[in-house]
Amino acid sequence: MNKEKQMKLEASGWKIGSVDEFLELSQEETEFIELKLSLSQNLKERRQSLRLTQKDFARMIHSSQSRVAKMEAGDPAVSIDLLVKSLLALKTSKKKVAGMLPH
Amino acid sequence: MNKEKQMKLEASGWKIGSVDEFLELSQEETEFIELKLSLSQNLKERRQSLRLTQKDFARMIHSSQSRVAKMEAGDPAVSIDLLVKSLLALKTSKKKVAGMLPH
DNA sequence: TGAAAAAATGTCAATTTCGACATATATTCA
DNA sequence: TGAATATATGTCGAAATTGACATTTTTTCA
Repeated sequence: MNKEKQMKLEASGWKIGSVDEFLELSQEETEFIELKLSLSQNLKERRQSLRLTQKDFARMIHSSQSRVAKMEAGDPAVSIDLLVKSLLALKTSKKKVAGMLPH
Repeated sequence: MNKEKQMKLEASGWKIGSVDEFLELSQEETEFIELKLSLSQNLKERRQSLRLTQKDFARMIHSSQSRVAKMEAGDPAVSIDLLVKSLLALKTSKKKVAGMLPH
């Protein structure tokens, strides 16, 4: 794990007070966070490529603009379930989604 | 979607009162459920192949035997987050556990 | 067989995640 | 530029998910 990745995670709100604390993240915790960020980024790219605003997309999935923003920001208080449901709503293929999950 | 798959979903507790109701599941809802069942089955296979009891595995992931049973049963009230965390936990410690086993 | 171990099922209070709303900040473009 | 549009951030009560526990059912195997 390099410095860049660390900054990225910290910037997304994952409670990381210091480098020491950060280094205490177990491998599976790190993998879990990275998986969520991967889903977040994929979602944002897909929504943007479809020229949808967060507001319009929120309507599509019966949610709110603020929650979409949090999804795309990789907010820790957003579940994988919601991210996956959102990706499926954008007709992301099952195969693609599966590829983002652990094998 | 064939009859067999339908029975499988119904047996797992997904609220499906009638065929009509079942057929109203949107494609993304169906895909979401199937994805979760896939993770469930994968988890059960992995745990069993490692010769772990639900109780022992529950300890590994700081959860309970009953929750593990529900995960593996594809219970709707289990999140993908928990399933993924569990899968990651197994992968991480696979070598260690395997080393404790005969041959 | 039958007793012990494993797994399944039901319930519950605590915690987490939810949509919604208010509002601040950023981006777009005439 | 500046106003309109889009996105980000903080908070809240409601709803969903959690680990734990009790109990029942199933499986294992001597």
